[in-house]
Order: sequence, then structure tokens, then C-alpha cells
Amino acid sequence: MMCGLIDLNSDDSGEVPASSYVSPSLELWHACAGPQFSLPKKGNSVVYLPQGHLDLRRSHDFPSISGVHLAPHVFCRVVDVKLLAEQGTDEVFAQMSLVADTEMKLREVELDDNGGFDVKQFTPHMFCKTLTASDTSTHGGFSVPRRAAEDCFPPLDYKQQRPSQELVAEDLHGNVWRFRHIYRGQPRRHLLTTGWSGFVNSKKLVAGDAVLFLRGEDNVLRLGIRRASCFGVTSADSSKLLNDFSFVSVVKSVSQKTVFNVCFNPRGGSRFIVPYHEFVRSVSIKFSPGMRFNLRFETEDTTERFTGIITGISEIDPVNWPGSKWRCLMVRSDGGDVTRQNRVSPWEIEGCNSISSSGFDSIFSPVTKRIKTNFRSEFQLPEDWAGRSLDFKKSLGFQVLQGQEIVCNNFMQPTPVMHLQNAILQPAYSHPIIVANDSRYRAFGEGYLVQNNGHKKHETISDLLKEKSLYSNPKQSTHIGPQESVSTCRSNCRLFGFTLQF
Amino acid sequence: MMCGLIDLNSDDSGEVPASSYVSPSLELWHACAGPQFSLPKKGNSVVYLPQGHLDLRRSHDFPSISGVHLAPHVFCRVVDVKLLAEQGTDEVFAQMSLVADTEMKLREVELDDNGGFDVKQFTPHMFCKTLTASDTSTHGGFSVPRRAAEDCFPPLDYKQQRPSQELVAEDLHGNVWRFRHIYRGQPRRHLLTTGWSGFVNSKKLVAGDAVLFLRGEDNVLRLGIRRASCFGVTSADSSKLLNDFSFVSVVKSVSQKTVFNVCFNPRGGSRFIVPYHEFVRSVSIKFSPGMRFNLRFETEDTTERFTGIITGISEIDPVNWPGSKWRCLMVRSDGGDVTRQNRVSPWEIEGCNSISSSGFDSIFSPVTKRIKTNFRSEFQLPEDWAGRSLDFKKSLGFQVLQGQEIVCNNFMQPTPVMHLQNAILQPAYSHPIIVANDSRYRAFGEGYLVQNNGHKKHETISDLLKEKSLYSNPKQSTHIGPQESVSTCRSNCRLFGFTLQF
DNA sequence: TTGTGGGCCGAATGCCGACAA
DNA sequence: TTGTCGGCATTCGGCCCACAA
Repeated sequence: MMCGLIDLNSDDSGEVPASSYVSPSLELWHACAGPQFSLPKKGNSVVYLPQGHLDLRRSHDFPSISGVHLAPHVFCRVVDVKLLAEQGTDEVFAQMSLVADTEMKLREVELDDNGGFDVKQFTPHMFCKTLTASDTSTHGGFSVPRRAAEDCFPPLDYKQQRPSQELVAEDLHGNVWRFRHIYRGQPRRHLLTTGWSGFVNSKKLVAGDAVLFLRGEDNVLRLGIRRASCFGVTSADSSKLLNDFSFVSVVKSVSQKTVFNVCFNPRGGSRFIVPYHEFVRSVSIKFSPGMRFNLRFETEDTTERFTGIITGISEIDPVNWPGSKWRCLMVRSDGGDVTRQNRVSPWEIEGCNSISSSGFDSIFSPVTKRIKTNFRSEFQLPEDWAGRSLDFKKSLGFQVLQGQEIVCNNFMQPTPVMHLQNAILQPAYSHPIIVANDSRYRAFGEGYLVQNNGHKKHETISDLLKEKSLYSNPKQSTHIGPQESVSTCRSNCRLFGFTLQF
Repeated sequence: MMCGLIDLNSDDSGEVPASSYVSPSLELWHACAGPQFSLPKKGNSVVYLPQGHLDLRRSHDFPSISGVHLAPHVFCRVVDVKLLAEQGTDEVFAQMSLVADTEMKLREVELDDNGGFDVKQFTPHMFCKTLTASDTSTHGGFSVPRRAAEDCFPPLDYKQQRPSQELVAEDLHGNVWRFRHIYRGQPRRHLLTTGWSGFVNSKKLVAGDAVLFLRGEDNVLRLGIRRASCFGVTSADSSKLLNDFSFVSVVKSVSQKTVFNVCFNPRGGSRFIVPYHEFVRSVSIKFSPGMRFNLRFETEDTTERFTGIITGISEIDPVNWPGSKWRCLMVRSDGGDVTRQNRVSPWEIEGCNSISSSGFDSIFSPVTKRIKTNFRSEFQLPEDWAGRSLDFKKSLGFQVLQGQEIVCNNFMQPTPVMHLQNAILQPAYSHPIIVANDSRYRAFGEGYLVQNNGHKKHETISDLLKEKSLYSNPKQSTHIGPQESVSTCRSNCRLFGFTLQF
């Protein structure tokens, strides 16, 4: 219980309150984290990069802090790892207990292939499908890829005219979801009908998000989510995973070599915990401008890897973090894509001259093949988006959201928006953007129809913006009040389009 | 911007982030806070009670803290007061900047009637109506009390057959809400139709909550909310208003006599900031078992005041807080109501022998009259509830909510629940209780109908509980999954009843 | 004076196969 | 093989008055 005595030296920093502790199925957690993520294990050696950790603060308006120094690369031993999932968003994250280990850099560490880390093994009976507009529409259910249904769901009696069954699946929190699974239509296909809509609404899924089904060895069906919106900074990151208190205590713990906790979002943009062997390998390479590279951990479909060229090497903040390797490489991506982050850390890339590409291919190609057969085809833009997506990314430098900055340091995928209330409507050059207050949803593009409930006034988004004289200043934004909400007419939603209700 | 240097001595404790700063209309803020709340002003002398402050932590599972001592009564000077409102819930709270003042107890303070505090004056052109089931139902709009409409809304042209106008009202955050105000029906009455439903949904209002309209001197219409759910600890309290960091810094600030900030919820249960003159007056009284008292600040309708008898005097935690007056009086309420808090602080009661009741009546009776004419009739139980409400309160000692304790230290009012997801269904003796995860909604009582969407299976809540064998152990609770949600059939809701959708 | 319910209509939801990519 | 659409039945939202407390 509580009491009136306080220990200023108590180490309760970064600890996630017990109420958000869940022990999701290890398999499901990894599936949600993504196939390219290798989780440090207890006892592993890692490098903690406080600069990357503090990057999570970008979206906050904390007062600036000064007076205490910390090395840019903190060598640590992993004391404990807890796998967790955010209650509201189903986002997976790991709470890692670390202890600084200054001897490590002098020590010879076994540099075998994976440095003693968890090897990412293939997950059987799993599929992951990026939701289509039809899947998320209120008009229908979820269309299950045939091989996925056969691989993961209990078999149906195909002799019946319209075979169906009830599927029961557990999410990351152990909540149970029930779906009607039916095999019907001409031609026949697998569908989830009753129950699906509730799942979409409850998890606030939008087209572009991915849903993941997994039949465990215990034959229990589980399901998870991978949201398309991969802003580096999520609300969870900023509010829970790092605050001043915990960072202050991190600094203290590093100096005192006591255990400290950090929360790490495997799908977030800031990889501030790096396996020691990866770090050592990368810093041993002599990078120079003009070198070509492949980006690691960027896509799941390895048929096209993102490549680029190093344009320069410089410290990002020589005043506060002298000697830091954090995002010290300035790069240009081959696609001419302006919005790609133009700085990467050495360990994030694979230099062609550091490791032979043929050797790497032979390691990863079997995985690649299995990925393809398991329908992991997220992050592919449909062809007709290609032309527009460039304009898009151009327009997305910053989005003002309730006084906060949201930094887009990853690929973004356009998503239709529903249930949007209290949003900010912002014209970004040619593309109006809508950002919901809770930063969960965002949509942008040309609107098709604005319907005025009551007066039935119809206009387009463009007309609305003209009416509000917003085209003149793209930085100005309009508040969409809680009453003027985006309607729930998901059937009217198109990618790049939305319906407003005024 | 951020940097890598940290000042361990920086005083950013307890400061609410700028994003939640709003400067609501002073008048509206006071109206939402409730008529009995007197706000300390800049320069006032107050007593800060850390025990009460820490009470906000009760619902949390912070690790226990020890090692630093703090006096149970900290005499403070009010340096600044900021009036704020919670973004999500519209809950009003005040951020007070205090500085410890140890000289104060020796000094003679002018003990005039209100000690220099804001006198709570009558708010003209204001009304507050407790929402009925019809008001919150999707089936209809909001029925405006006639005198309220005439007093607060612009006049309608009654010569017309169905006079109507558009009302524009600002909430605490300055958001604008538009309602169609129409005078129709047989017999004629004032109604808010178009726009009302969106307001109810957006603010997540349920029957039993109160809505408050206020026409300012500037003729601007404003509206606020007083939620029926008056648990002492809200999510806002626990997450934002107090965390370890801020309390640690409070201790430091008190010892160093620097300014510290506390957030105070005027509608919350823990009154840990008390006007100095009230404190002095109350501790000068010699309380003894058997003395009768009236409870202060308990109800808004002063026709029936809550009375009780002192059963004992004892410190609540003599080990950690020796000499503390915080809730040192053990009391029994006259109604035989078991669930009423059985401990109060001396300044929370009016002893009959300390101040003459006739004198008090003469001060408060004019206010009482005006309250009545302004429809401030919340917290009156309808007659047919009387029999059940006793059983209810008996059943409400503790409710387990996601591993947290929710302490009910105020009167609770039963409310129907909608949009309830991820709730905990708990049979409390004869009355099942449903508590939503976000602790915003709760309902209890006998259910009327449980409808199973899909199978259309109908059962009562009681049957459900029997099925789950929950009647045998009232402390056991059932998790209602996110899919098994309370339906949004607000029209089917009754007070003491709800509709479940399985 | 005002809370609730029924009537009524249009909109939204949700299950279905057709069709085509 | 599977994404989207039109068809259609049902439910829900929301405005109206009648009735009664």
C-alpha cells in the first residue's frame, strides 16, 4: 500500500505498471513485431543509443534538459526482456532491463552469425493480409486468402452447399473474438462475416493495416495486427515509453551501473537498442561517400530492396553527442524519393563491400520464399497509386497536430479514415490532410463528397478548402470540430478519398 | 529542441504540458466545478495535505516509496492558480502553484467570513439538467426545461407554428457545438434535435450525467458537463495529476521552499488543499464521540443535508503520518448507509456546536432558493429507486477493475451504460455490476435482456451470471470481451437496466 | 411541464452472388 | 483467386406527435 515515505533513490524508472503487463503468446508477439526483428535475449550484449531513445521525445514539448552527460554509445548487458502489448492499440513492444557494461568494448565477443540472438525462425500456419477497402468496408466481411484459410483454419465440410463454422481467436491481450467463417460465392471463396465488423471497429482498423492469423501448436487460433501507420513516434512511445523521469533515471543508472528499463517498439522508427555484434561489425567498416548500400529491415518483401548511395558522413549533433555514430551517414535513396530519411546509422545498412551480397542472399532466400507463400505482401502500393504517392510524400514533412509535431521518418501509406472526430484538416500543397486528435488515424487526398446532414449541402473537400481560404497558405490548418465529424460511411470511402459530414 | 544534457535539478514537476492548457471561461469552469466549491486565489493561505494527495495513487500499483519524511499538514501560500479542463473527459481541474510557508502557523490571519477566498456567487442565466434516458437515447433529442430555455436561449418567435433557431455553444475547450432548437410538440416544449446526438456521443454522456448551459454577460452561450460518476479517483487524477516524479519533487520543493504544482480536481473525492482559515477553525474545535454533525460540500440540494454522529477519533496511519488530522474522525451516517465513507476530516463537517446552524441557514438559504429555480436538481433519486438504492450502496465497497482498486468514497448514482466494451461484469451480491475498462462508464443493476446477435439468444443478466456460476462468489468477476459489448441501443436502456449484446 | 413510446422515413449495416481483374 | 459492386433485407437514427405522470 501507499505510505508517506519516499525514497528518492528508488529505482522504479521505466517500469511499466503491472496493469499493462500481458504475456502474449511468444509466437504471436514475434509475428506482430515483424519477421525482420530479432529480439535480444537475456544475457545478450547490446548497444544502447540514448540519442535514438530521446528521438521518441520529438513529438513532445518537454522543457529542454541540460547538465548531465551520457556517452552516445552505451554498452549494455540484457538482464531481462518482457514482451508486452499496448492495451489500446495492440502495438507490441518489449521492456528490456539493461545494465551498463563498460568492460564489454575491450572484451572479445563471439561473433557467430547471430551473436547469440534469437534466430528468427519461420512461423508455420500463419498468414498476414493487408486489409483492402472491401475488408474494412461496412458493406461486407473479410475475404480470406484460400491457402491461408486452408492452412490456418479448421477444415470445412466442402460437401455442404455453404459450409460454415464459428472461428474463435485470441488477440494479444487474450481477448476472444468470434467470427463466422463461411465458404460461399461464385466462384467459391472463404469469408469472415458476422463478428468481423465488430473487430474492425473495435481495433479501429483501416484499409492498409494488416491482420495476422496464427494457428499455434496448441491448435489455438490467434490474431494480431500490424498497422500501416508506421510513424516512428506513437502515442505509446511518447507518453509511456519515455518521460523525463525515466530518462533522468537512465542517466543515473548508467553511471551507477544499476539496472534500468527501456521500452522498445520493434515497429517504431527509432532502433536505439542494437545487438553488440552488429554495432561492432558496422563501425569496423570504413564508409566513404559514393559507396552504395542496401537498407536493412526496411521491407518485408525482399524482391525489391531499397538501395542508395552514401553522400556524406557527419555527426548529427557534435555539440551534445560528440563521436556519435547515430545516423551519422548521409544518404540518398535510389528512387529519388525525397521524403526518405536522409540519415541512417551504419548498422542499418548493408554495404556491398562489407559482406558479399551472394552470401547474404543464401541466408535470407529461403525465408523470402516462405514469406511469399504466406501472403506477407504489405507495403506494396497499388499501381494506380504510384503517380500520386510521390506528391504525397513530398507534402508530408510535418503535420501539425494539436500543437505537437509528428515526424514522418518512415514510409507512409495512405489510408481511408472513418469515425474521425476532432480532427485537423490541413491542406498540404495539393493534398488536404486530415489528422485525428488521437493521432491514430489520418487521411489525405481529394475528397469526393461533403454531405451536410440537415441541409444536405454537398461540396467537395477542395471547395471546402477554397471556402475557408486555405489553399493560399498550406501551413494553415482547420479544426474539424467534434460535431463536424467524418462520417462512418465506410462504404463511401475510397483510398485517397473520404466523406465528410458537416 | 531536445538535447543530450539533463538537469537533474530542473523544476518541471507537476507542470501540465502546454497542450492541455485551456483557459475556459471562468464562469463556466466554476459552474462545472459545482456551486459548493470555493477556489483558492493567488495570495491565499492554504493547507496542503500530502496524505490526501497520495490518495489519488490508490488505484495505482506504484512500487512503495520510503525514506523521505513530510509533515502531514503543509502550510502554503498560493502563488498561482490555473483553471484547466481535461481534453478527453471535460473534467475541470485546477493547477495550483504553492510554496511552503512555515511562518504561517505563527501568524495571525484575518479570519473574516471567507478568509479572502473567492465567494461563490450566483450564476445568472445558467441551468443544469440531469440527463434522462430519453435525453441520451438515439431515438430522440434533448428536452429543455421551459424556464431554462427562456432564461438562457435567445427568444423564439412564438407566433410561428414551429419556431426554431440554431444554437451555437462553446464547451470548456472552446469547441463550438451547434444545435437545432425547436419549440414544438403537443403540448409545446423546447427541444434540441439536430446536433444533440453528436454531442452526446462525442462526450460519451449517459443518463444521469448532467449538462449545463450558461449564457454569459457577453451573450455567448456555453455548455459544460458534470458527470454522474463521481468516483474519487479518475484516470486523469492517477495518470496526470500525480505520479512518482511529481510527488518526489513536491517533497523536495517543500523542504527547499520552492514553488511546486499540484493539480486539484474539485469534483474528485480527495480535498487535499484546504483554506487555511477552515483548517484552523476546524482543528480548534474539540471533537468527541457522540457529537452530531452535518457534512459539508456533499449535496447541492440543501433541503436535505447529510448528518451523522462521530463514533471515534483516531489517526489513519500513525506510523507514517503521526499527528495527522486527515480523516481522523470516524463517523456513522444517520441513514445507516454502510458504504458512506466512515472517516472524514474535521474541516469537512460542520459541528452543530461550533457554528450556530441558524447563522448558517441565513447565509445559505437565498442561494438555495435560486438553486431551485435554476433546476439544479441533480443527485435526487427518483422515488421508485429509493428501495433499491439502499441495497446498491451496500453492495459497493470495492470494485475490481483491471487489477485496480476503485474506492467509492462518494455517493454514486446508477447510470445506464452504452458503448461499453472490454468491461468487467461483476455480481455484487444481488446486483451485477459492469465497469468499463476506461473507468468512464459503469452500470449495475438487474439486466432486462441479453441479446445474442447472430443467434438471437435472449437471457437475463441474472441467467448469465448463473450460467457462469458467479452468484456463488460475489468477488469473482467476468471479463466482457471487446466483442461482447454492450449494445448501443440507448433507447432500450433503463436506469438500473442495460442491454447486452453477445 | 416533461418523460416515454409509437409512427414513420431515410440512412447505414450486412449477407448474398455477379463480374472481372 | 479475390477485390469490388449491385441487390436486397434488416436495423438504426432521428424527427414527429400522443399520452400520461
